Amino acid sequence: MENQIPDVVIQRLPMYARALARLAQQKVYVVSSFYLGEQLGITPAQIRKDLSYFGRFGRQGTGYNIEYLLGRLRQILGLDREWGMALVGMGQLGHAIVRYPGFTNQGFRIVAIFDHDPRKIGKEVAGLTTMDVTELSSIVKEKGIKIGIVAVPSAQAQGVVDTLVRCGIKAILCYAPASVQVPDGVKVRSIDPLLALQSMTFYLRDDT
Amino acid sequence: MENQIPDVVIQRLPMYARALARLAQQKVYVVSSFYLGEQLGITPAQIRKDLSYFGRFGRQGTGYNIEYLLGRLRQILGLDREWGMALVGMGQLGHAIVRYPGFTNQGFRIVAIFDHDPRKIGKEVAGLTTMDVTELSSIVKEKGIKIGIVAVPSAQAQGVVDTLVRCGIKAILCYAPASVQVPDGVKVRSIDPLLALQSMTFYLRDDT
DNA sequence: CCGTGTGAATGAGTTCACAGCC
DNA sequence: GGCTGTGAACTCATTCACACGG
Repeated sequence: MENQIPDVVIQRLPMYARALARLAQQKVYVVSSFYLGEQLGITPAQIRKDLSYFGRFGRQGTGYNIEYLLGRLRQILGLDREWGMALVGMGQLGHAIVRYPGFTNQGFRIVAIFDHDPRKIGKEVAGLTTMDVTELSSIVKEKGIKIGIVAVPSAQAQGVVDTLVRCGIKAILCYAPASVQVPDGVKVRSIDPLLALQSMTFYLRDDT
Repeated sequence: MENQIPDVVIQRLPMYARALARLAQQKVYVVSSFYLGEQLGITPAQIRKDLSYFGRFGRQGTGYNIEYLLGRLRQILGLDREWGMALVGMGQLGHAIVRYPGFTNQGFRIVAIFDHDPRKIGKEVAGLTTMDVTELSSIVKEKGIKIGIVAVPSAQAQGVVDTLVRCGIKAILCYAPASVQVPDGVKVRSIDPLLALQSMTFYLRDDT
């Protein structure tokens, strides 16, 4: 019964994995927490502490073996398998997301797409046929989908999220500019460029 | 000005503003920290404390006047003006971003687009002509651009960020899946759906 | 010596709880 | 009675600093 690991720590692990993968590609075999921290703008102590939640991966006086640490991180994060995802909302944004090539080669694959607009249902996009959201539940079960992507207008976002949750989805990536509530045990991460901009302007407002 | 306000607080203000705008649209005139918190999944105490960094906006026994509070928040965040933005990187992603309609009606407008590929320079997209990144500095000055958007492959992200910083840009929205370093006084927010997914799978990995 | 792993110390952020006002 | 504003208490996260192993 390991005690709860902070979510901030979990959110940093993929950054470590990414940096390690980049180093591995450059044929670097060993890295210290100092060097890794420099790459990521994170203190070495932070990195060592984070990793210590999961075990001892380093070697004193040397650092971390990149291939080994990367492998362990991928295992910890569950990146050593394929994840099927359901995308809901086939507007402009939905189209851009299905076509986005950045997911697939990383083990994340959109395997079903949904909309509730009859004019969109049946349309083929990127080799997938748009289905009615009413079929979500059965398709999620059939295809073993564990992740949902929400790309509907914000007014419908909460409803779609609720539906996904009812289907047993425990991880949701939300592109709608809306704050959605989920029960305990379900994770939502939001992609919200507008919020990001609106919070940065605070720091600009007194500039020339 | 006042004592340093935590960045987490600043990041929540736009959420408040968004929720308030929605309520205003529904012809609600007053809201309590309790109700607002419920909408956003934030505790009432948090909201009151956050707002207290900036002044006293509420009325005891009543709550907050929505129009007034929204106005003040917009002022505090600098949302009461137009912000011109420069987008660098006119690949797939860059195209999707210029066409994204979610920025413009919120006071954020892409006013110049750049690439360094000669085949792309000169191409018109969404009414703008793609320019060479070498012209970045002069255009930024000429158009009073204060915000940069990075949509280049991750290998080039740091270089582009450095260039933007050299042009005096103090706020950068980065779509590249890379961690970029900036000097003090410059803010970067990253849009990174892959990191979001990779951190959620941690919680899924033991599921059926 | 160099760099990890980790309890202990510090610091940051959140929640409590209540005085004060409507 | 209801709800804000806010110091104080507390919780959570980061950093320190050092023992230990290579």
